[in-house]
Amino acid sequence: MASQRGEGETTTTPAEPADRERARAIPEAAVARLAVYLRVLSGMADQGVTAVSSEELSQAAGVNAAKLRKDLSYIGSYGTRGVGYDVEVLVSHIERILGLTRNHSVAVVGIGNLGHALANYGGFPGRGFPVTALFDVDADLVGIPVGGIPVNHIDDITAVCLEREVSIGVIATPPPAAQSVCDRLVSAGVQCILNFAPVVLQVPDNVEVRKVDLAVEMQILSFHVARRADEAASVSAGIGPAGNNGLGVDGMVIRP
Amino acid sequence: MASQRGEGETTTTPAEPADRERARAIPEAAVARLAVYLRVLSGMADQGVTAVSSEELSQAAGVNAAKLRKDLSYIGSYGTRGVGYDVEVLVSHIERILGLTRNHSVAVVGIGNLGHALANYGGFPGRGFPVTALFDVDADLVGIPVGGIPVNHIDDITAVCLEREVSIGVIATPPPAAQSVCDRLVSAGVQCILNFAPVVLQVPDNVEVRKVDLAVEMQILSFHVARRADEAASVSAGIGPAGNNGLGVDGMVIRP
DNA sequence: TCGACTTTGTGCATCCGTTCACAAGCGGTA
DNA sequence: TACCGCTTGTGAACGGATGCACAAAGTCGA
Repeated sequence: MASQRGEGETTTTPAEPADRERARAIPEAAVARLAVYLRVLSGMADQGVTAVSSEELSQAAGVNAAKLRKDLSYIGSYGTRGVGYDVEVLVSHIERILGLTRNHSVAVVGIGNLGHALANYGGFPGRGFPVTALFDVDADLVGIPVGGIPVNHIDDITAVCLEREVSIGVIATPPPAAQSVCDRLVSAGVQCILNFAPVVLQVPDNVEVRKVDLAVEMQILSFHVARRADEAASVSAGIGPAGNNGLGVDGMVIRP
Repeated sequence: MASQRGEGETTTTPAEPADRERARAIPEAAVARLAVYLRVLSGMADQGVTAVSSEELSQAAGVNAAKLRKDLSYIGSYGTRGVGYDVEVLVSHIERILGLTRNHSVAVVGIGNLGHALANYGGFPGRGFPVTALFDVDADLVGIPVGGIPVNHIDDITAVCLEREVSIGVIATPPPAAQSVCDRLVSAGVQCILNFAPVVLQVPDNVEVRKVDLAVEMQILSFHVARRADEAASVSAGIGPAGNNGLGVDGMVIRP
């Protein structure tokens, strides 16, 4: 019965007691940005950069400098006034807060086009997320290794997930199967789900779902295309505001 | 030079004049939800449902009923008090606002694992987004059809995008190539970009970028795993609040 | 040792989005 | 026709996130 993860909290890093209340207080939007900062910082570290100011980092991450400092302040005060931040220090603290000091075993369900792509990443981008199990309904796929991992039958989800202590389930199935797969993952003790299926999943309160919805993304872009067209029409009709939208097609203006 | 899309605004639907100001006022979050409502409504229509109340629709979409009504109010008043909404009517109005009454030609750049998956969708989920061009740097791939469309060399982006009036560019390249590809798309007149590369793109003001970042999604989930572990530790130590988090592993509790 | 300069961390005002609560409006019924 | 119950649409309160501006705090050079 090795499913209740993180029971003993010996997580390599000292784990200061204040972290608990801190972690609970960090707004979700800030968490997402912290992940971005982490990537930028890692890149800097790889290039030998050892120190960085909030100004530099914020530009590289594409956010406001004040917002960046506020985000960092959620996890503690690790900067030096008049100097900036030590890249290594910041990286390790963000990793700690994001829970990246331990590995998170990932299961991918649905080995179609997308499932293949995900499995072949072999450990998700930005290590620490080893894919340890693959599932599909198709009996012909079972046993065949994809990205080095053999595909299991979907009926074995519970057993396999418990055995391999899967923390994160990725749903890459067709829409009709998604809710059923989700239910099975939940009953296997998986509390975090990344859902690629265009379906609104119903889950218990203690399960965290994040969805990646290509159709929605495309439609948001479509909305902006339409809005642009409308604005252009308004402007050319002399209705619109004196906006500074230079709609030049040939311009390759890159913002500094 | 047929690049300035939507010049004449004969968009099949009457296109009420008030729409312009409306579209500009709709918050982005609401736009994303409208896309979700649209999908749910389409599903209902397929099942022969003709009318729906805000309560029903909001449950199916997993949002607050009041929020749903406010979202719908952004696009106009198309409900009937005491009755609800006509499914067909709502579908057509949401489609109109989202600009789905016309097709949006899509180009996918980077035909690796993900690019393959995207190309093979053959017209993105939820029609209206035909993939009309594929690009890659690899000369070995050029000419080979993927999902029925031959791959072009990346150097031909500008010409091909202009010719096929691409409105939306999808970047599925490795990180180092992303910015360069983005620049080329922009100079080809593409104003909407969906970016799968874990890179912060720099673009001019008139270009809309949406990013899908798997690493960030995973790390947000990781954060929640860590937070859970901390909370569990606090609770078992008698520190935490009397939260109702029944961490039962066997429970398959589906919220109504 | 002292002062000038740089950059962090944060209180505060502002803005945007969510939620509540209720009046307005519509269909059905007597 | 007049009433009743139901559901929409929205004004207003609320809460959370964003951006500003500045004090606190450190480094560097004289």
